[in-house]
Amino acid sequence: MRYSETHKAETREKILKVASRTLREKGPENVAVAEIMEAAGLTHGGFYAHFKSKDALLAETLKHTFSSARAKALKAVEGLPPRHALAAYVDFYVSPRHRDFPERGCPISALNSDMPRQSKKFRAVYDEGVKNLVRLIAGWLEEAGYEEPEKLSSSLFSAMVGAVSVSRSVADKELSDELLESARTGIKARLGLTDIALSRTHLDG
Amino acid sequence: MRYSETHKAETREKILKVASRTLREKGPENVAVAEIMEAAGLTHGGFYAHFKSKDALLAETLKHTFSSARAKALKAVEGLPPRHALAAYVDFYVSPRHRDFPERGCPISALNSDMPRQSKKFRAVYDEGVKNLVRLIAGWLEEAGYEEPEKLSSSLFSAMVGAVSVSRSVADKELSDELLESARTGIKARLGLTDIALSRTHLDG
DNA sequence: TGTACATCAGTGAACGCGCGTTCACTGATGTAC
DNA sequence: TGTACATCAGTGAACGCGCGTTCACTGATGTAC
Repeated sequence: MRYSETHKAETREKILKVASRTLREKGPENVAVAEIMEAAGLTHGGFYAHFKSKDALLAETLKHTFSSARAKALKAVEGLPPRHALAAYVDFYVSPRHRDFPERGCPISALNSDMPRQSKKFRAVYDEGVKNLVRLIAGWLEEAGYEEPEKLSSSLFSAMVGAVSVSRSVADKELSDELLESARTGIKARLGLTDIALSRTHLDG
Repeated sequence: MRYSETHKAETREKILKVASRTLREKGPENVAVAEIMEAAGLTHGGFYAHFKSKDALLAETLKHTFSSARAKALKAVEGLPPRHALAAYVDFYVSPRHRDFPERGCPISALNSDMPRQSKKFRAVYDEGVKNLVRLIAGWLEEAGYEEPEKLSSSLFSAMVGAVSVSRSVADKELSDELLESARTGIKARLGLTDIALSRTHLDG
């Protein structure tokens, strides 16, 4: 069967999209080629027409995931002045919604403890993503007039990732809520953003 | 071959000790029964005389790991007054040493993003460990006179775990150092502990 | 306009490998007589 | 004091299963003539 000119590219996109969810939900080691292909509506043998190995897929998938996560982050703070952007981003990131849907969330929170065991290529993509996110937050901090924005950004960023990862890691719902909420409040307090209320749009929708 | 009365218990301890390192280094899914048994100086078939399944081993191992991690934490702050204990603990936890030797460190930092995929039993042991650690830190905070020690403890704790996990997750040494150091400084600043210097004993030895 | 052939995304059987688990067996030592 | 037997931690071959990867094949469509 011959397909349209864009067909192969579309299939590739479909595979990446499916893999992106699975990657965040199950971790790199539990992304199974056959499962991804089935979810994309194909059989496993066809995989190697699109990617030269599972490792190549993982690296491509992570790139794809970082770029869509970045787009989501930018959308969450769109049009807001710096201090409000920061508050909105903290509320967006350290939220029950983000905790409860790892497959749609930040790959850093989803994969951090898997990373030391991954391939060089995969880790390089991840590092790039971390750097970009730290820079993005540092930019907002700088605009908002905080001192040492790069350092502050690193510190905030790891606290936010910790909040989401740890609250996901516990099975007890109450404990999880408490960890998440205390962290969110703590981070905002540290930035002096307690006056900026939680915008409901970031918790629902 | 018949062995001494304590022999079986000793073998069990040996298996747990070996598994504890591997668990933190490679994650629960990469603990291989045969590999653990070989590292303990035995063949894989004998495993089921000690544990009824791999899952049972993992749960026992995690218990074992939490109790030795707790002992290490207590030792790190032994004899120190509350504020100094807090400072020492942050320096102990958020340190290059802890980052560089996950197999000897806190299981929470080593396993957090693996947890959502684990068995109920394993997760219950983990939850217990998290609760105990949050309580331990809350106790120190309370003694040191901080307000809302439980909430503050949750918040600090997830920031510390985030600092270690994220700094381990990146491959770039410079980025990792910056993330770790900023987080450590940030956490101590938040507690007003900047006056308490880094005690060198916790970084070497 | 019609026919033979090339193309190539996708198919599905098969491979080798690692893993958790089972099980018949071993063999040194304690115990019953 | 000596002998037959029971015990049981540990051995190692074998199992079924899931996985990444390979490969001969399919078949609809474009192209050459």
